[in-house]
Parts: sequence; C-alpha cells; structure tokens
Amino acid sequence: VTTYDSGSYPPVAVTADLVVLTVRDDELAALLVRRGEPPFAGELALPGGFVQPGETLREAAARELTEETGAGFGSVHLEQLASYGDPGRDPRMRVISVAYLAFAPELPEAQPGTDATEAKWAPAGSLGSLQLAFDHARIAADGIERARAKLEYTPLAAAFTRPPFTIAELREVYETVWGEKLHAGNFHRKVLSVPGFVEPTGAQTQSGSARGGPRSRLYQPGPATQLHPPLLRPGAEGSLRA
Amino acid sequence: VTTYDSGSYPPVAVTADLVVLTVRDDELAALLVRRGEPPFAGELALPGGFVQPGETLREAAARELTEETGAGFGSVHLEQLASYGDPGRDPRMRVISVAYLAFAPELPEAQPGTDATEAKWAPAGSLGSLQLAFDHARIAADGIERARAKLEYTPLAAAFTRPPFTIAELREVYETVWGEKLHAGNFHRKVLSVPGFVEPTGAQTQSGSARGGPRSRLYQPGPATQLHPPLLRPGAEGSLRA
DNA sequence: TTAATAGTGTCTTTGAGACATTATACT
DNA sequence: AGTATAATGTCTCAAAGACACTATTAA
Repeated sequence: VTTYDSGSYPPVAVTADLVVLTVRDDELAALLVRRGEPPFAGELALPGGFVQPGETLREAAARELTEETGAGFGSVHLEQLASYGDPGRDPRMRVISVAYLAFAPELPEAQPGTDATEAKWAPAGSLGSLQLAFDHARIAADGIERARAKLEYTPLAAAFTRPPFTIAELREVYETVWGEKLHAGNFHRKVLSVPGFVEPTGAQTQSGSARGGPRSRLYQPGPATQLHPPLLRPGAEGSLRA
Repeated sequence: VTTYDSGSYPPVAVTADLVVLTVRDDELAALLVRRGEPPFAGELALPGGFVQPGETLREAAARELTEETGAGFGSVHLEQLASYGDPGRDPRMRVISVAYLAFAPELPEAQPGTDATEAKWAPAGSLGSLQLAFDHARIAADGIERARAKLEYTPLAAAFTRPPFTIAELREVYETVWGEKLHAGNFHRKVLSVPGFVEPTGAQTQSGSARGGPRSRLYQPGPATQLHPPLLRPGAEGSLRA
C-alpha cells in the first residue's frame, strides 16, 4: 500500500463508456461512433468520454447517452456494467473506463456527439468482425452477454419497447436478444403467470397483426424488479460452459 | 464531450477496495481494517489502496488481498464488484474506487497491512451498526448481496471451504450466507444432481460428526461455472422487492 | 442405549414444454 | 376462402419440497 501523497499520485483519467443496446430490424444492435480525434481517429468505438469534475459516474454516462442518442429518455434503462483499466489499453496514459449498459427502445437515427464524425447502430452479430478502438470489443461483448442474462431474471425486456406493448412484441425482444425462437403460446402464459412482470392496460391494438389474426391486448411494465420464477433460455444447459 | 488534452484532465485517483467474505463461527464475516492514516484515521474501512502504475485493476486487488490476509491463496475467488465515484466520497480529491469481491475459506487471524493498525473479521449482520469510512458501508452491502445471489447460480459456495469438503459443509455455507436453514436431505440430492457442481474424491471423513452419525463422503469442486438448474433461495418470492 | 447424522426413497405439487383448439382479422 | 395470429386448454415430464426410512457413529 502506498502512503497517500496528494501531490504524487499516479496520473489517471476516468472515462464513462456506453454499451447502448436496442432492437432494430429484428436484430440486437449496439451504438457505435466513428472517432474524430486521436487516438484511433477514424475508427469505430463505443460512445463515451471523460468524467467531468462534480458529476457522478452515472451522470457522466447519462450525459454521453443523451448527447449521442438525442436526449429526453426517462424510459432508457441504464446500469453500470464493469470497469476496465489494463495498463496500455489507452496509448496516451492510464485511463480507467467505467462502462455502462443501456437498454433503449427503437430510436431515430443516432447523432454523432462532439468527438465523433458518425454514429450508427451495428448489429450485435457483426461486432465480432468489426475492429473497435481500445478494448471496446471486449466491453461490448461483456455488455451483450450481460443483457442476455438479465432478460432471464429481470423484467428489463420491456425497456426495449415503448409501452404499451403486446405480449408478441415482448416475445420478439426475447427472440432477438437471445437469437432463438420461442413458443408463442407457452411464452404468453408464462409472462402472465409471473407476478408483477406486466400489467394489462385494458386497451388493445387498433388492428390485428400485418398478416391477420385478432387484435391483441396491451400491457405496461409491472412493479417487479426480479422475475420469479425466471424465464430461462431454452438451450441453456450451460453448466459446463465458461 | 470534452476534447482530450493530456495536460488538463481533471485530477483523479483510482483505488482498489475489497469486500473479502468468509464463514467464521457460523457467521458470514467481512474483512475490515482500522485506518492508520487520514482521512478517517482510526475508523473502520474496507481494505484497499491506490492502483499502482503498471498493474491491472485485478492485480491491485489481489495485492491488497494478500497484504491483508497473508499471501498464498490460489483458492480464493476474486471478481470485480462495481465502481464507486461520487464526487465528495473522498474529502481529499476525486477518487474512483473499483471494488472487488473475494470469497475465502476460513483464514488465520487477519494481518493489518501498511496503512492499517488493525484487521479483523466483522460479522455481516453487524455491518449495519458499524460506522465505516467513505461509502464503504454501501460497498460492503452491495458485496454481500452479490454473494448471496451468486450462490444461487454458481458453484462458488465451494470457495468458502477448503477441499475436500462434505455435502454438510457445503450446506452450512449456504445456510450461513443466506441466513436460512435448508433441508438436509433435499439439499444433498440437489447438489449431486447438478452436473459439474461437485466431484467425489472417493475418500470419506475419518470420523462421524461431533454429535454422531455415519462418516460422510468427501468432494471437490467440479468443472461447472454455472449451476443448471440453479439452487434458488427458499424465501425468494422476491418478484416485487426492490 | 440414546441421539444425531449421511444418504436414499417416495409422494405431492409446481412449472416448463409440446401440442391442440377456438376465435378473430388480414389478404 | 385461406391463412396467420391471440389466447387458452390439455397432456407429459422434470424438478422442488415435505416427509419417511435405514444405516452408521458419538456420547
């Protein structure tokens, strides 16, 4: 342990970086920006920036989120993901990145922020083949895995929709994030059986779905913060996986 | 977003702080130190210290852990918990604390590190009434809650024991961490039915338990990293809890 | 001998999943 | 009409929980 000396602490900078996920065109997509400043100018990266004096880590993440997506999102879910601080991950100096994970409903086209020349939604499946700046590929992968796990135990799938929503819309969120087809009938009964997951609004859709069928009832998020029992992924033997 | 300027970034320091949990005297206990240096000199706090140049966040946490507990613990589980960076949480300057969570088997008495005058194990139940420095009370509470949740979905209960262990010892870990009695027979069958949770060593204990009973078989941790299906807490209706 | 414990067997209940059915609405 | 969908019903299987039972060991 080093004795504290307020004049000689090692120089460190702290950034808040974001893994913003949404469902677009039947795909899970993450928000990426093209960097306008060095290092890695011209390359794709997660949106983010330095934490400013006087703001909390969460406030910094929320500020970056509104800058990049166009503000005004009370409905966006935002939680801390993890921190990344390997020496050398930023060529300039020691930088600790506190990553946040956001779930957003489908948004209008993204806005490049101050330091970015471009902002776009990249399908989660394409991230493996994209070159991202810093260690952002790993951060994005961690965020996507966290999102998949969170849908099992929390009602956060609703954060990808704009209430009121139908059970079918909720199912499409699950199918898109997990990349697996779910059984419509069983899913329907299951969602309604979990206390506090969704609440009926009493209304129903104006018309049936595009290819026919009856009109469906509309729901809004319920008070539950955890799902009991959880909605487990189908192929999840998982026991022996790393 | 502030344009980067390597000479004018706001001064920030980064610490690695630890929530080290163990099971002692049939209680879940966390490691605390009494601070020898200001600020908060003389008060209780979580062990930790500044991240040094050239070391990863995890290496910093592992270093603090061995300094405080006496080294040589390949068997201790160490994972990142979360980061805490509210302005003003440290009176000296902006300090970001990257907290790590550790699960340890019962250890000899703790060693105070360089900056500490005392190190001791405090029962988790007593933390609510103790005054901890900085925002360490909240960090400790977050760590304990994470530990309780992790026992449900991971085989990490074994990290609180020293292999080989008996099923009864594993059950005592669960009962202590969750603070609830479990049904011995059902727990036994359940643990053995989860693939990869534990593996028999072939050996058994030298004698029966203190108050009688047959000798029990000994096990070691299996290859699983997740429990499928999970071992859910009994009283966990939880759906509507925050 | 008494009591406590390890390990197993059995029964009931609950929930997941496969499949079927009915009513509704789009083409 | 033909087809797709919302919502519900039925059946089967797996797992959790309550309880019982046997064998083994300490006091």
